[in-house]
Amino acid sequence: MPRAGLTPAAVTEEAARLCDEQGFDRLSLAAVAKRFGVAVPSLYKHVGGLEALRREVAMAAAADFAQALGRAAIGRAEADALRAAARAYRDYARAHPGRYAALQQAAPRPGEDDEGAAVFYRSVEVLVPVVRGFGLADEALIDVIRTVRSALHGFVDLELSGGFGLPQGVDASFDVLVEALVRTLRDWPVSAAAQEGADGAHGG
Amino acid sequence: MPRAGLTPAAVTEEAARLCDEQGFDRLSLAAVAKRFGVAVPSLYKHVGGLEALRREVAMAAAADFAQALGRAAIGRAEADALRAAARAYRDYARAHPGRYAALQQAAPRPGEDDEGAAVFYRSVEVLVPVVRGFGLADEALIDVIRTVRSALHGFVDLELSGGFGLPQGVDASFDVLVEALVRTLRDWPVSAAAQEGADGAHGG
DNA sequence: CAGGCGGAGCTAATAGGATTAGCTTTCTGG
DNA sequence: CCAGAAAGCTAATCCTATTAGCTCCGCCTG
Repeated sequence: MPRAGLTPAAVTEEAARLCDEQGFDRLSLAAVAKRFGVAVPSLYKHVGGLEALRREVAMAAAADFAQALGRAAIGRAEADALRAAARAYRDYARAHPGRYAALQQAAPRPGEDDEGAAVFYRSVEVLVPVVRGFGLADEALIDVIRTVRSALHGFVDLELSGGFGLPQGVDASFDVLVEALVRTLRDWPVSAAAQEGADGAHGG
Repeated sequence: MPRAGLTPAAVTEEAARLCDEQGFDRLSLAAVAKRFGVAVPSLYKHVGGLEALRREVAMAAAADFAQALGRAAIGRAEADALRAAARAYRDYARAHPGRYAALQQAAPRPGEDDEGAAVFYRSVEVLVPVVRGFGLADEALIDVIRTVRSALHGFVDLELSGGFGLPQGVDASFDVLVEALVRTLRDWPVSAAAQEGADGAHGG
């Protein structure tokens, strides 16, 4: 029997494709092995197991995602940059729902998985210059980025999970949300009551 | 051997508790059976199986959640109502992370699960009067509710999944997000460009 | 109080997925 | 050509879900 030519990268890529088609929760070694026409234990020569494969998919997705966002925002500023990033965000999630879902669970549990954490944060840091472009105070940066991420992730997650009911008007709703974000960042209250608890914490 | 006194409601409740403690994805019949000190197949006398149990947990969670939100908003108006609802939303998710996660997957797949859909929507409709209180045009209602839901769900989901990194300053960030929502609804552009695509679709 | 019936919980058995151990075969470098 | 590393396989174990069919508890009736 000829070798199947598996590699860690090929296995991860195929797993990611499977996630996009069937959902991240349906990822299984059995399904991946079937796609390659190999026996399940063969995969262990290339990946550490199901959990490891999930992490691999998540890391690859984080890299892809960060790149897509970065490319979208390049050469744009302020509202245009935010609009482009938001569109890229949603487009990525819709084109790669399984990868996007994987990305979420790539969030670092404190104390472990430092390597994954680094990759994950890179996919978040892309938003920093975009938000900075609105000229906000540094103390507000983390809160604002968290707000932007919340809005985008929430919309995309609800959309993907069918939480919006019938899909009619979802594109328009997204435009509305993005424009609301633009106004929010433009009119940010530099020293409003909302800052009372801001302590410039880590993360974001 | 004395009977364990299982009932559908008791099994669902224990399953929900297990979800909150270990995560919705860790829910298994084996774990639930162990908690009751019964054999796994015994559970089938009370629930239809793992999938059915997940649905039961989701439905119960949806009802609880809707009630919590409704109670919070009662007797309040406009910004106060929104703040109270937002706080209740986050509080519920933090107190019952597994149930909240279950709720998300309760989103109705089109064409099936009509009963679940009804319960699910009830947990969304609670926001309608809250948003209405801001005096927005009816055409904008769906988009605005979707925006509010996106922001709240996104924040809560990122917080629960550890997506915010170290948990420092998360409370403050949530206040910032909620106040941004309040300003957004107050200053809503009644006939802005953002409405160009709004078509008054279903769902939300 | 005895009989009996419904149903709660059990054991046994099947199926599918993850994982480990250890074997075989296939490339590749010398 | 050949020797070894690595790729892929089979066998075996464990865990979970699910179905089938049994048993015996406990109430309800006569």
